[in-house]
Amino acid sequence: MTREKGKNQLDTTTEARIKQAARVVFHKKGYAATRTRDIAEEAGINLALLNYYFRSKEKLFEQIMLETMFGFMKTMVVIFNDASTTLEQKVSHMANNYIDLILLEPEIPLFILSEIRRDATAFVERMPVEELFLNSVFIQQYKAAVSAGRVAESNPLHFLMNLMGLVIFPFIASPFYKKIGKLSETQFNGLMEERKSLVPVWINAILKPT
Amino acid sequence: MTREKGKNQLDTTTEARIKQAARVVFHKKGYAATRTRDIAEEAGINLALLNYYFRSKEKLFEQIMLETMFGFMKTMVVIFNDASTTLEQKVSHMANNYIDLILLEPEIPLFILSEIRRDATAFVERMPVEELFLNSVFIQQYKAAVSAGRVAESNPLHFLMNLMGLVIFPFIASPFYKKIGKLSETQFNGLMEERKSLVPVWINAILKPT
DNA sequence: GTCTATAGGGGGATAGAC
DNA sequence: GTCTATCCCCCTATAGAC
Repeated sequence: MTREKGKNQLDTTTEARIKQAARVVFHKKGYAATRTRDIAEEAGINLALLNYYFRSKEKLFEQIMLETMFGFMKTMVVIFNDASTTLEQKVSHMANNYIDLILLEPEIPLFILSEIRRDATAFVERMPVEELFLNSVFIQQYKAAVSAGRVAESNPLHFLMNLMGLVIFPFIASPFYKKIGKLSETQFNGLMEERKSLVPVWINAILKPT
Repeated sequence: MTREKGKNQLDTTTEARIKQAARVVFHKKGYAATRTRDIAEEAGINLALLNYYFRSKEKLFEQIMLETMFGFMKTMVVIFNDASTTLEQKVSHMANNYIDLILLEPEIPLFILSEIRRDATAFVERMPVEELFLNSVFIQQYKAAVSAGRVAESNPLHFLMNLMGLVIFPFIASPFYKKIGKLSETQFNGLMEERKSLVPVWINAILKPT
């Protein structure tokens, strides 16, 4: 550790700064379009250091990808396994938390989806499916609601697709909507804020039997 | 034209075969991850021919991208500007046509979205926004329905986000849902078929005032 | 029009000084 | 730990024979 305290280098380690830079660049451009030189520049360090700390672009990427994926899904796992909330509350929490989360880092959903396409098996295999879905409190509540006739019968996967589609898709396709609606970044974000309360209402309407 | 009729080379021109191969490879891997050698191999021709016909990877890509984008949106333009259908019928047509379309070429949505992210301005700028949305029959009908109190007041962009989110998102995130639901390709496609009739019902439920 | 061979450059990775 | 310099492969693009 050569660094003197007086220099006050944002008090993060070099390794952490490289990782953070890699996060930013990978998220924005994806694996294939990212050059290790981009990351080095973003981190304000030399290219050789990247290999010193992380061995290779591939290894660095894998760390970022896994952390991003699990970080993103962790929210879902927590919400879906909270025994103290109802189905309706879970929907509301999902909408609120994910819209906030994506407003902070809008590149994440498309990043994850694109990279899973590139190498589906490698990453999807590591997902905690049981915990996330099959054995979750959410699934129990959903099935109970169907049995009780409180919601229309339909595959819980449809429910999940609907929820995620309503929450995530607008962000993924945002250039399209900004163009079509002649919206600034701020205006677009405003619409997303609105959806925090709208999505739960809509999901509720969908669930009600006709 | 050296080719003899007896050879019967799938009776397509070399240029068309290269283009078709480029479509396949670009759609699957995206611009950055695609090597011109992949395309040449897929087309069953030599790499030099690609440059002979299309000058460069970039130029070839631009053709594919524009054709794919406009091909995909054309369906929407037609449906949204059909004066002989109601709002409800338009939703049903959208769901049916797009689910069929994406079942045939599942890579298209993520391809378009990924490449727009890579170079947003270049492609999004060329979209026929007025025709597609602002001056469309759909918008007129939507506004009329709001005025008449037939649907709950909300930005038509929300409506469009909902519709596209419900239809397109499940395909984009399909590896995720296949894993979570332990679904085969066929089973997943079956779910998508179901959504052809479910999405219109759901959109209708969303539109109804509470 | 189609091929082989190769030029030319970019990008990942490492050697070695400090 | 951090840098500069450099290696070397891979990929795009072109020259030139047929």
